[in-house]
Amino acid sequence: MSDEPTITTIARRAGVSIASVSRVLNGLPTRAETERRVMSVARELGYVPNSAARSLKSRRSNQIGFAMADIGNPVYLAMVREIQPVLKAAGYRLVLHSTNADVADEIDVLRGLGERYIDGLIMIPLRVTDGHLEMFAAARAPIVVIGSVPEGTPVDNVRVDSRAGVRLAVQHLHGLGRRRIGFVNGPLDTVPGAARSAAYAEALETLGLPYDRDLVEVGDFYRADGARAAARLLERVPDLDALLCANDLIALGALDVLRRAGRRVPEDVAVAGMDDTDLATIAWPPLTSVSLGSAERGRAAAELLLDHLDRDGRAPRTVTVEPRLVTRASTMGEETP
Amino acid sequence: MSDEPTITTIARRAGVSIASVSRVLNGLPTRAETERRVMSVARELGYVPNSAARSLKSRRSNQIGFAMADIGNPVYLAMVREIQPVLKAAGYRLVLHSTNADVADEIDVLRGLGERYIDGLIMIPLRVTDGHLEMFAAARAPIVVIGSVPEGTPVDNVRVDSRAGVRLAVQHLHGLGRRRIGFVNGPLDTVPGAARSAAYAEALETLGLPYDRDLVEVGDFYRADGARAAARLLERVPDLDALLCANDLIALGALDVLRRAGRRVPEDVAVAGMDDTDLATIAWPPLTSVSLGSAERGRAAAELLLDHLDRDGRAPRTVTVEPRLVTRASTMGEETP
DNA sequence: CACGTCTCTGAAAACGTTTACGGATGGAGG
DNA sequence: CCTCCATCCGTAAACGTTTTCAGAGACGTG
Repeated sequence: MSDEPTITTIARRAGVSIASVSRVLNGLPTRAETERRVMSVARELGYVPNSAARSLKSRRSNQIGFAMADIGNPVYLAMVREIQPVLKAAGYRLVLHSTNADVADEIDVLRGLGERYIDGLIMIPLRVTDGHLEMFAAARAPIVVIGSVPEGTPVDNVRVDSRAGVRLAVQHLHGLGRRRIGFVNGPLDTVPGAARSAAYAEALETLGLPYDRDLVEVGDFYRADGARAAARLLERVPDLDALLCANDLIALGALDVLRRAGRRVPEDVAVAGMDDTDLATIAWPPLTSVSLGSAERGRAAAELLLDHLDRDGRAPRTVTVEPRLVTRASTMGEETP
Repeated sequence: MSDEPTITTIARRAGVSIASVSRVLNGLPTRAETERRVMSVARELGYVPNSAARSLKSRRSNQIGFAMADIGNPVYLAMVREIQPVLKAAGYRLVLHSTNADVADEIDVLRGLGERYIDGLIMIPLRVTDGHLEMFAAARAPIVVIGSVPEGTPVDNVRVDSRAGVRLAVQHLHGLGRRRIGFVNGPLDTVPGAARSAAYAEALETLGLPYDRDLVEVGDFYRADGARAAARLLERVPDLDALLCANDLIALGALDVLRRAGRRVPEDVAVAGMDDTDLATIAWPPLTSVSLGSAERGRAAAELLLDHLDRDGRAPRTVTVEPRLVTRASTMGEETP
């Protein structure tokens, strides 16, 4: 009585079988009188179906996992904001996993797919190891990877041509007359770090600029790391006139350092970030940034996943998002009020 | 065979009963030989326990829900960042609910407690209705509410003396010689909106300043609303010399407006926000803000919940966090580099 | 009146675990 | 050699659903 009511309780009180209760609650055709009785008892008892029992039987949890390195990074945040409503509208709950870019942690999440507590997973691995690939291949539930993944990996994939993104930024800086374009990157053993590193070299070459390894610094993808890396770079190459940062957080760190060093942005040093997060419009000066369509990627990932859940065993699909340069005062001084 | 392996599969292959398999997998005492056989088969098959079955039997889901208005707001984000690792360390997963401050949505989440897909819930309701209170009273699982809740509500509670917070800010502005202190608040029918409104009036009175309703504007808790509200205020009261904003997002909007209007911050208008989010250090000028200890509140909420899960039926507890004023350049010009 | 058809319902099995209970085995102690 | 106890294990029930199957009645038709 004081225990949580189950369909058995209801059945007894309504004088019907549990099968009938289940049918009524699931909207299957039932005699009006039976339906009335069941519904009235159910309401009276405040009945709520037990999700574990339901999941066990139906083999669906109505939950979707989202695994990223750190929810504090605004890029991931922008994605969550898009993913959440899409899933919610489709009747799924969102289970969050913050992995600190730890490979073992990510593998754990993938193993979790076997527990069937989620029906599908959206994941943003910073590094894709053999372990990842094995789990992808063995996975029994749909996975969407945001970020690049080797050709032929059996998962849905949402990617962005970050190479093109870097090119846009370098061309823009070059077009402003900058010739000593520094680059503050994230770790080279990460997928985006590696891609951006290659793209930077390539973009310089396309423009006929020499590749000077002194102009490149590597830190982590956070503001404090960006600040430290920018400081090192600035000390080593005092005649720097532009700085491309591998994400907005790094760029914020760089802005701090430049300000403290008394360099004017953009007059002395033009600064561009990547990801075009909300922070870009909050920073001072407002930050030119390469939009990698995070919101778009989040939405696409959610939609891919739902589609895959609808059509079981569908072939993997890839969605590619186009980068776009959003110029602001940190490179185009004239925009400054 | 190609189906997901269960303990039955393992039992058959290892020539033991499912009970033995379960015992081995749960680390209960077993003969070494049995243990060896079971483990080897389990590993070979890549066995992963089914969480629905486990939950059904054990009546625990190992999931915790977190419900807030909008994950995009950095205050909630700061909390998630603290909550997630605490829960993870204790073996719980985090289920995220974004309710858009919609009352029906929040009630739905509370009803969800009955589904038992979460073992407990951390919630930040912007408005606390009778519906909330009913569900709190009826809830079968521990709930922690971050924010104020009427005396005697049977839930754990983490609160902050926002009244004291507002007072700190107003006193600070007054101490800087400001006498026309505007206030941009959020909706008055929300718990924080109402509290801050009362606190503002009270603080003025304490300081012997007159309460001028022209100095108060109400918008929503977002940047754009903050900008609009600040613009209205500025037009109505051109001789404004300070602006207190009910959260950092509003303050960012206000900074935008002031800049566009050519008012210098802090020389012409000193600006203070509340929440002391990361944005405060990114804004220009860096924003003085009242820290309401979001990280601390998040951690406290997670710990309260875990404690309650450990000790079933424990009496509700309340944790109160002290606000703290963090001064930056938006009020203290001299700090500007 | 017998039959078929249709609608509604109940009994029971199944989903994959955990766990109470008791049976079997083996060794120690008398 | 018997008894007793400890140790390990298997049987079976239980958790709360969904769903299959077949039975019961009602009703129309030949």
